[in-house]
Amino acid sequence: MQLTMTGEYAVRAMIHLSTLPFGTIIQISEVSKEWNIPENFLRKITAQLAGADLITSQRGINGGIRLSRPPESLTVLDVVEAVEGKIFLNKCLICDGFCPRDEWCQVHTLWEEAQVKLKEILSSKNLAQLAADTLKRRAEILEARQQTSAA
Amino acid sequence: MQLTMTGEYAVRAMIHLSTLPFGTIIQISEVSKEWNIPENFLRKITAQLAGADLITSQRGINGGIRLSRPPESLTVLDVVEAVEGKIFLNKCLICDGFCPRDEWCQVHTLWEEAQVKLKEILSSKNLAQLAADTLKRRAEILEARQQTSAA
DNA sequence: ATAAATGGGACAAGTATTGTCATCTTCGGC
DNA sequence: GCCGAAGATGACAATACTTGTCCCATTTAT
Repeated sequence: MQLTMTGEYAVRAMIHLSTLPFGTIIQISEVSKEWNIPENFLRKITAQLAGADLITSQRGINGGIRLSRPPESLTVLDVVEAVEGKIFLNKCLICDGFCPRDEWCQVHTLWEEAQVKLKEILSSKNLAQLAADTLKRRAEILEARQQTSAA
Repeated sequence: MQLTMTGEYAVRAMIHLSTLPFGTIIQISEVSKEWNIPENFLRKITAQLAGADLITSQRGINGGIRLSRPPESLTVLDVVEAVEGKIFLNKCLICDGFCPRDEWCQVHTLWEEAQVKLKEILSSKNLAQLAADTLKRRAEILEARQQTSAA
């Protein structure tokens, strides 16, 4: 019941891309260094993100990766599901007949409700907002630190 | 990002106990048969549930398990957390410094919101309600079947 | 004592996670 | 056309987790 490192790294990388002007190409090695992500592992993940067409990759010299769509149209849910597959909180939500009683079991209904809400929240903010908010918050914190050190 | 079989089995067993009059003792082997749960595996799970004091077990002849508290005061969240540990959707919610930027990262905030809501829903109905609703729904379905077969 | 019930530890097969590494493919520039 | 830089891909591996199984210990009513 937890996000994997793959998902975590994918979100980090996508947030990074979302802070850049749309269309900017950046190299995987740079993202890797900046966010402490094992480079070869990140390559696997970016390949998945490219497969889901969240990013576009370009080989060769001066190549790299960039967002396929503007970050305003992307959410954390998109990113997580791109690398981890669709979210199913409970197995009985995936396959019929998993639980011998799923026809009438009301726990099933509860899990479904929880799943809907989870997805709703994970897609309630787009990556552009998240990236902007994060940059803003960071600036605030850094400024507060400078003031205290100056005082 | 999914409930384990352990959690699934635990919920099944607890729902079963919640359908019985409070205080009823039932044997693990019975629950196992009724819900298609491997008996020895279920023993491990019930031991955990007993450790969390959700159920009380009694050894020896005529022994078995029973709810420690009335099902009105228990939720699916209680059961899941008893056997799987506290729910943390994202690792950065567990330990400080997991993510190099968790101080200002707004994705962190989003995961936190999602986690709160998930827990809220999983504890929005108590086991007594869920058990009663399930029995009712089951009766409805069975009745509907009898009517169609009679017609 | 004995039979019936849970508890607990050792073990094991299978799968998922989290990588690493070597090699291949693609591309721009000379 | 060649070279070097970049991502793509597949094989491999260490580790942990999941999902059990099995055996024996412990408890308890009779």
